[in-house]
Amino acid sequence: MDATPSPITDKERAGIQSVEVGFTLLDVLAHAPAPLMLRDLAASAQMSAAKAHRYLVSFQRLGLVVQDTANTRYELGPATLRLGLSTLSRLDAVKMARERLPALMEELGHTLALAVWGNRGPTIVHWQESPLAVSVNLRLGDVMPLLSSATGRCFTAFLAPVGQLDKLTPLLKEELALAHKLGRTDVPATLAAVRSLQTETRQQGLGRVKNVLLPGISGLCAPVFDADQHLALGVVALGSSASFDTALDGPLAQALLRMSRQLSQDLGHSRIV
Amino acid sequence: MDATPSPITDKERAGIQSVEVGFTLLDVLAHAPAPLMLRDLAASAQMSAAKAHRYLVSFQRLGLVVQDTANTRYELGPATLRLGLSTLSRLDAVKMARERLPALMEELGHTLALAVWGNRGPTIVHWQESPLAVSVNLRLGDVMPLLSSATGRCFTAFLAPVGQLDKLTPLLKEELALAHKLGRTDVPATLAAVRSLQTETRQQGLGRVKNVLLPGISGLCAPVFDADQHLALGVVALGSSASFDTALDGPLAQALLRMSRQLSQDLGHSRIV
DNA sequence: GGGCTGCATTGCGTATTACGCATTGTTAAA
DNA sequence: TTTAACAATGCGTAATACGCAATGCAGCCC
Repeated sequence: MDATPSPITDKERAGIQSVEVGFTLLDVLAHAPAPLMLRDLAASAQMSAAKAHRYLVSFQRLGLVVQDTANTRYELGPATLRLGLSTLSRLDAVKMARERLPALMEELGHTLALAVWGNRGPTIVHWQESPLAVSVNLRLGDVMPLLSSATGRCFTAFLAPVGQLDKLTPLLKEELALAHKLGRTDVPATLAAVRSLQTETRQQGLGRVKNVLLPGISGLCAPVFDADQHLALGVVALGSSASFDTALDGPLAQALLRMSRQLSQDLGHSRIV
Repeated sequence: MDATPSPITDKERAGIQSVEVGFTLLDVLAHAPAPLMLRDLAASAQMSAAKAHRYLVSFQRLGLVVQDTANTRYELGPATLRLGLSTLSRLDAVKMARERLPALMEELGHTLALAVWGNRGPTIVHWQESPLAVSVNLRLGDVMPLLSSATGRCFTAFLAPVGQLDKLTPLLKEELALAHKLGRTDVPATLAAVRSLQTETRQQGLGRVKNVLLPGISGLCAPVFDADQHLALGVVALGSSASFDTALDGPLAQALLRMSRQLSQDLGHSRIV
């Protein structure tokens, strides 16, 4: 029933067309910055409102989509979260890192976190708060800015050169525009300055920030690579600038790097592709 | 499509059957401890292998499912992660709870509130007053005492065992000193008594108070946990002791627990690793 | 208030699609 | 090589998803 004549004659294995059609709606919702009206959602997915509506009815039954009761806008629902967390818990890198964080926290006395690349940038997926540390107002699921956070700088510098870069550039431009508007001087203002920050970060081996994103807070983020040499996750440490040693050759940075390198190595060995 | 008259079930709005059928496969995969063979996957989803295979072909095209190249077993794919992280980043426990309070208030007929952990203890962040109930002199932003309020007892008992506890202890000592000075007999007087109250509260599953903080007023507070197993917020109900049923197996306590458990699940707490 | 506008939602008939069955392909053991 | 267990795929038909147009349903302006 797809009115679109498919000219490309890929030898297609028999699937279920409705499933693939419906997914475009979920995909649109995942990339939308806010809940969408049926009209816009259907348009973005290139289908009629009537058609989209039927899919959304089913998605709502499944909890994949929820509809704001007041203004009838659609957004992703709790079932997507459960699917995602189920996948996340099976990811070798995250699972492995999660197991090792408590010991590292004990050793360092600072709050630690894990971040992976999500739709809108580096996303905090695990949070290990130190009892000794000042509490930082960050939550699971928060997306970190690319230029003003240690985590963001780490991902900006170490994201694999191919494939992922195209996701990075538009986000970078967005942030540059915002920083310019706010007149910030502590983050790069041009793409050239970003390149230079990337180079610096790569030389350092980790992302670093002091009183930039949050006043009085410093952070470090070390990259972990998987067997394909892609950035799998970032190991983050943060704390009060007063007690947080950001020196590259200091015990904190060295411990983080030790952990991230060991993880990278273990991921490379464990996964034979 | 036959329109079988189902009496109480959701009125059958027209949806897309294939979408709902296919989702059972994703759901099975999400709950499976390891990658599954087509045969078992199909059996768990109660469909023929041929049927399941067609769905899985489409799911693979979308990245929702990946197939182990070696042994052809199926598991959830990266697209589920992207959907989940997108939802996670938008997630706001308070927002979600707030939307569901009106219906619960309607059902119970008592005043409800939401509390989160603030700098000085459990803080009321939302207030939903019942038109039927006596008015209680509490306002948005009020910090509830740890030992003499249902909310406080809930947070005292359920704050995550690590990390948060050290914020709790000084506040507890403060309150103990105050209670001692006032010669109160209805709250714990020693740290040992506090431990015992914590244990009792954990066994009950919610914080409970009868004429303690305010004379003639009873309260219950059920804990909501986020994906990282941390206490995200407390759902509070309170009312005149004359009409407020504090029985643990009563409809009020059960309704509160049902709400808090559902919220925890929707926040991603469901995954048992 | 009454008509208007912009959406969301829902019948209806038909062309398309998904299902069951049986067959063929593929990998691993005997 | 044979055997076996499972995965993948044609085929015909019954079931379903699609487009269209009608109906709800708010908010808004005159």
